[in-house]
Order: sequence, then structure tokens, then C-alpha cells
Amino acid sequence: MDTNTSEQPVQQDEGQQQRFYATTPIFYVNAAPHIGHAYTSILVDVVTRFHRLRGDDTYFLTGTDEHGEKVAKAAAASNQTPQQYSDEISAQFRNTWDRLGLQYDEFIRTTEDRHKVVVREILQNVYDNDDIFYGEYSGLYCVGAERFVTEKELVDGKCPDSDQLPEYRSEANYFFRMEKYRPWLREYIEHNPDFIRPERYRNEVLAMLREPIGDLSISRPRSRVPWGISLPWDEEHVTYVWFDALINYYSALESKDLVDRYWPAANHFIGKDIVKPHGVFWPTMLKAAGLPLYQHLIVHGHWLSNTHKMSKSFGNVVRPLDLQQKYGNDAFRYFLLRDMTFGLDASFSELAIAERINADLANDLGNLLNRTLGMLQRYRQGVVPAAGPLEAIDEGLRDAFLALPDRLDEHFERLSFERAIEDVLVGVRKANKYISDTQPWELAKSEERSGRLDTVLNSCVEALRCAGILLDPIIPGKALELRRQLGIKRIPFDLDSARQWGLVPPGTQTSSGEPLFPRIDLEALQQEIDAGDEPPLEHKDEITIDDFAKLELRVGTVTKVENHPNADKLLVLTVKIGPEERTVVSGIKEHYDREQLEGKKIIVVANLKTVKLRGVESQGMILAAEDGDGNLSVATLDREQVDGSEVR
RNA sequence: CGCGGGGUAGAGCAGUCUGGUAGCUCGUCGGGCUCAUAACCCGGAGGUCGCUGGUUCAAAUCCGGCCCCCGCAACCA
Repeated sequence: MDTNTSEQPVQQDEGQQQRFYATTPIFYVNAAPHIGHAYTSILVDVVTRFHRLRGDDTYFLTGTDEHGEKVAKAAAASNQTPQQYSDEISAQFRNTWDRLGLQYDEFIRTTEDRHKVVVREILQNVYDNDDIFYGEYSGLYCVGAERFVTEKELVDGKCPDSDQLPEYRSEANYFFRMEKYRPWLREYIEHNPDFIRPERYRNEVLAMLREPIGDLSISRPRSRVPWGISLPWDEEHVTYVWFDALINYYSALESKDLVDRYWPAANHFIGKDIVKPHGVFWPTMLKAAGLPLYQHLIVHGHWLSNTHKMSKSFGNVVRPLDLQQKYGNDAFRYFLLRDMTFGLDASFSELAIAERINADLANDLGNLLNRTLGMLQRYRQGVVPAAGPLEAIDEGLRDAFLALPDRLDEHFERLSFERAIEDVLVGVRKANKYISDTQPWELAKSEERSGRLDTVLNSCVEALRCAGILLDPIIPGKALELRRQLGIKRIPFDLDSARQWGLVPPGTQTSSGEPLFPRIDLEALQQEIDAGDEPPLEHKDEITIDDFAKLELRVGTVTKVENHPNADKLLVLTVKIGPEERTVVSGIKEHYDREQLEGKKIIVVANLKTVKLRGVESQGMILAAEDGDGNLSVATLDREQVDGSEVR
């Protein structure tokens, strides 16, 4: 089977030193950092720390994406220039990453000259290659919202944002001939199964590539969107979003003269929401620019809160710094990496974090360290003794740990971060069992078993040393503290040293300290959560009685209920309001069926502008209450009331 | 037939690519130990692996059909 193409990614043998260049997306500065941003960044931090531990030549890039209309608008709204605004938010990201202890090598901003230069260079190349053309884009343009709107978006023929009538307008834009590269990209991905991983996302991209992807509009007239990088051959146009942003992965290297060292070794880590730009736009852009493709696109799932995606509008954003402060960086990182099956979505809750901390970090790891130090203190004045001849049980413990580095290598290679962690914890549990089985406290009772006690204590220290190395990428702060308490901050510390047993010099002075991870009182936490304040209601702008008087609410009786011929969630109600009959389309099909509604007295907004919903005209709206979980209840009257009565 | 994900013990999840005694954590019940962070160790109970056909000596795993749940999208006036 020959799967060679000219762009075969660099092959590197396992176990050899690799070049490993990892990136987070550059985050768009229209909002403050949240759990989604934090997760990707922490993930990349963990992975690069692991590669450093292996001795690989690693480089970790992150940054912010600062151009575009939204930024310009957000800036205007806060009375700042786009640059001032970007500076502020970008600094927020950087501060957050610093506080989370992320060891990025480079932080790039798309408003920096070094980036702009490269973007313009690449644009020029692609343009010279004749892969960018000037074309008309025509469609409905809304002046109020300053953007093109699609037919589907229109509400009653008007722009959904501004409620103004859009006009038909043509705008000349530059287009990137992306469609031209579709067959090539499809074949490339088919021949390179690990180009996009996990596999589900590879399949998703392949599915996208089965249909025409069209050419990509890559510019906007400067007159309309002034905040962006102008095209080198036409200063009247600026680069549009992705064509600017994606290039950061390359421009950051170019500007530091690191392209030769790191470029083909790029690993882009992203959330599943931006698979298309990274899996489709970016490879075709690189191809058109004559640059080698990145090595891997690595896609993770989303953190969900009670099955809802975390989002700003939902008001359920978990601020990473809140939890970092409450539980500490290390525990937070540990949870994020351990509780998500990589690639899938996972649910996030404070209780889940606390449970994970107790089970793994406090009870198993922290307690192992604590009891080991306690025994060393009690039986050997805190000094690590030399091991005697190993018995079968000691060898069992040793072999279990020495097998771990290779297993972790494999797990990281396969993106099974949660399993890598679990494997180390299996080792930690084995060490706890080892103590139960060898019963050092019994050995301590007789002088002639003193040598045996030495061996047991020494083995515990070795197990902890190895666990500390292996967990260092995940919990760097606590791993350091562990080494400090064991008194081994100076001995070799890399993945290879976790392949050897007996590296702690006898005579090493340990020092006990605070528990690594204090246990969390789950009952108290549960109470705290139960008693937690309900989030405050978000109120709308105050209105006057005159505003209210504009509403015409009337009592009506539902006389007929039909399914909408062309919609899953809509019912078509016929409502009698006094002498009139109205057709009202309502999105309550999932909550009510015909019998429940027919004959019901309801309240109708009678002077609402009519609108076509999925082809059926709706002449009003019925009132209903909906709670946060989506439960819905139609408002009715508690006494008999004649149809057409006005409601105030 | 819009796109995608999922359905495995009370809860949360692995295992499915590469068929071969169904596994982990939490919870629960019982026991042990006392070095330790009320922790640690051992054992028990608890599963028709959504349903249904098929392939196979053998199916959670491969193939077909169906059901249910969840995102996104469309249509929530």
C-alpha cells in the first residue's frame, strides 16, 4: 500500500528526541477568558511539559486575535480605540495564563507588526500564484447592522439585528480559491489518518470535503471594516478574520527565525467548534502559499454544565480563576485532564472537582506521601535508608513503576491523557497496598527486621519519586512540593530517571510539611452549594406605563390545533378573540398536544406584527412561562372571561 | 431521511478501531490495619453492555434494521 504524497508529515521514531511545537488557538479579544480558553491552554501546557520531560525540543505558542469588526465595535462601545481595547483584553489573557502557571514560550498578537508582515507576505505569494481573485459578492446588506444578512435570517423581511429593511448590494471582495484544493485536501487527509485527531473529527472534516466548500472570501473594504491588515496589492481592502488569524501559527516562528526548527512539527490544539477553519481553511492556505502542512490537528470536546454548553449568554460561565483560587492550580489542572475523555464533551461541576481531589490527590497520592514521611520520621529520623536486597513484593512495586514511562508515552501519543493519569494512580494505589502488605509498623518492632524496614521505606520513597516525575506535567506545583518534602530537589528529574529505581541517595533528609492536597469536606461543600445564592435575575431596561400600554393583550379561546406542515417544533393554533379569528404559530409542540390546548382560554398579544414562520403566517403570540430547564406552561385565566377581553 | 455525539452496575465513565472470563472511580454493605489527610488495604452485593436480526466456535466489540437521549442547525413571535 503506497500512501505517499509529497507532503508526508515528518516521521519521527518513538523514543527519540522530537521537535514538538504546540499551539493554542489565538483567542478573540471580544470577551474575557473562560473555562474553554483555559482548558485548551492548560492542555497544551501539560502536553508540552510532558515533551520537555522527555527531553524533546518543544515550543509552546499562544496569543490573541485582535482584528475585525467585533473588536472595533466593542472598543467603540467602551470609548476606546481598537488598539487600546485589544491591549486591555490581551493583557487579561496573558495575566490569566501567567496566574495559571502556563509555561508558554511565546505570546503573539495579531496586531503586532511582526505578524502583519508575514500575513502580507503570504497573501502576496498566494495572490501571485493566482489563487486569489477579485470578485463580486452580492446579497442583502443591512446598513444599520453594517453587515450582510442571509435570506434565512430575515425577520419579516427585515434585518434581525436592526429591524431595518436590507438593501440588495454588491460588494467587491477578494476570494481565495479554496475549492480548487478540495480534492487534494481530501486525498491528503485520507492518506494521513493522524493528520486530524481524534478520528471522529477527521471523519467530520472528510464529510465537509465531500460537498463543495466554495471559495473563501478573505477581504473586506477598508471603508467598512477599517480594523485589519490591508492587502499588500490593494490598500483599500483589509484581510478578513481567518486568513489573518490562522497565519499566527507560522508568523510567530518566522518572526523569531524559528521556522526551520519548528514548522513542520506543528501540533494545533483546538476545541471542536473551530474544526473547519483549522481542518479545511488552514491546510489549503498553506498549500496555496507553498508551505508544508502542519503535522497534527488535535481536537478536544467541550466542558458542559448540566448538559448545557458553557456560554456567556447562559450566565453559567465558570471563571477559571475562581476555581484556581479555591482549589489551586494543580488540582484544577488534574481535574480537567483526568475527567474528560479526550475528544468528547464532559460535564463540569464543583462537586466533581472536589470528589476527584479527595479520591485521587488527597487519599491516594497525598496520603501516600504523608504516611511515608511519617514513618521515615518516626523510625529513621526522617532520613532515607539504603535498600537491602529486594524481595518479590519490592520488585513488583518497582516493576510497576518502571513500566509507566513507556505507557505514558503511548497514552500521550494516542491523546489518552485521562488514561495516562489513571495509570499513574494505579501505581500510587499499588504503593499504598504495598505498605499494607509489608506492614512497616510491625517491622519496626524488632531489631532484626531493621534491614527489611529500610528496604520497604526506601521503596516507598522511590515510588513517590517516580510518581512525582510522571505527574509533574499535570501538577507541576505540587510535584515540586513533593520533591521538596522528600528532599530530592537536586537529583535527576526527567522521564528517563523515572525508568530507574534507586536514585534517591541514602541519607537524604526528608522534611514533612503540610499535606499536599488537603481533603475537602464534601458534606460541607454540598451544603454550601445547596445554600448557594440563586443567580440574580437579569432585568431588562425599565419601561413606563406608556410603553406597557402599547401592548394589546386579549383573552382568546383556542378553537383549533394543527401541526405545522413544515416544522418539528411548531403548532398552528386558531384562536378566537371575540369577533376575530387569528392564526397563531407557536413553538410549544414539545410541551402541549392538541387535546390539552383545544378549548383553552389563553392570552394573546393581539397587536404583534404578523410574521411568516416556516411558511405559515402567525398573527399574534400566546403568553407562556418558561423556566431555566425549558419547562413551559401556557398562561391562562383563573375565572371564566369572555373572549376578546383586554388584559392589563 | 439536516450534521454530529451518546445509550455498559445507584451515579460518573473506560473498554468498541485490533471479537475471546465486562473493568475503573464514587456510593453502598461487611471485614482488616493503625504508619497516614476519619485515610489506607481486603471482600461482598449490584450489569439481559438501548432493542432486534445477522456473521462467527465466540459479539459490548463486526454488519443490517429500529428505539431513546443530547448538542448544533433549521422553526421557538
